Amino acid sequence: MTDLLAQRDSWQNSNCSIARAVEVVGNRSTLLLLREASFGTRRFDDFARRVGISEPVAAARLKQLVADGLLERRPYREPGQRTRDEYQLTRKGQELLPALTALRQWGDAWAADDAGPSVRVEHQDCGAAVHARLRCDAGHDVPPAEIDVRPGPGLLPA
Amino acid sequence: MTDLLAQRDSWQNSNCSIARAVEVVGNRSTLLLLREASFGTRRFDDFARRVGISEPVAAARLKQLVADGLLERRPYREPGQRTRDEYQLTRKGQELLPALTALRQWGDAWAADDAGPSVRVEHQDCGAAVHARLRCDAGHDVPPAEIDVRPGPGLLPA
DNA sequence: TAGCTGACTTTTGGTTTCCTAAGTCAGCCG
DNA sequence: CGGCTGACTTAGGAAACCAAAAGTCAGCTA
Repeated sequence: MTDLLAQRDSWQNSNCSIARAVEVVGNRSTLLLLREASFGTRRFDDFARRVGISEPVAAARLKQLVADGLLERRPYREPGQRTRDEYQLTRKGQELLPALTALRQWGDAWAADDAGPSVRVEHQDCGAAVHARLRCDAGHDVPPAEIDVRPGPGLLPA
Repeated sequence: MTDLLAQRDSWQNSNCSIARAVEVVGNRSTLLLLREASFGTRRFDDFARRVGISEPVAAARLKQLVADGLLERRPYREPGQRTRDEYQLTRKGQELLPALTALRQWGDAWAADDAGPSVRVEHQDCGAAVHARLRCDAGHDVPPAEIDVRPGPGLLPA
């Protein structure tokens, strides 16, 4: 671990996946927009209203999310309505759901209000509640206290 | 789902666990400081240098993290050195590790550079790689596409 | 006791972020 | 064709955030 600590100064943030993820989703409105997208929100003004941000901010963030490939913009039309654009999660965006779920879980546990969780996440197939968990390749559930950080291939000198 | 969508306007962000979690950790430097804490960084200037933020910002964020109960500040002393303060993850802070792990995993998958992941997270007991996963109470692994969001107790009218 | 070091705080000034309010534009509806 | 609505964009200003440089303070160490 000391080795790792000593080397870590060299990469700092440039070669850190967390830093790169945070670069994309590391602000309030982006995470909340992704939450909305995962709940099925599709329309521009629903995003803005439900997230509680102004239209200019919603427009800018959504545009950025599309540019980053987390959302896809596609035309759709409801009967009797004109064509509109909807925003839908791409696979890249969907794969942030574990992170989002872990955050919600933490919020439920540590920052909940009296009313209890406002949403329940279920497995479509069986209806059971879904949780974010850490698990190792040997199949163990791993409590946060039992994880160990080691240098990876990107850190070791070539 | 339509029911849920209709009701969702009423709670917006006030009663959302994700929003509350984001309130605490929803910015770049806070997440990165927690990453450092999980790597074992303890001292003030190591935090600042490794995260790549200035000292005033580090001081403010660390203070906020202590106030929010994610970090604990405690005196410690290395042999031959004077007493110093270290910052250590509390249980509340530790339980954010699944979220942090999920973010890293996403970054590794979608925003990695050529060198590969810079850290490897292992299960202390067995050395196997640790991943963040979604799982339901029935024991199934749940891919992001198979989750279903329903209103929870905090959303339903009393 | 004078110096040094770690851990801050203060000050200054620039950049980013956000909101409000108002304007634009396209297409269905009457 | 004229109004309306959804989806934005523009303009203007307040607030938050940030880095750099300098100052403070406490307690070893010489």
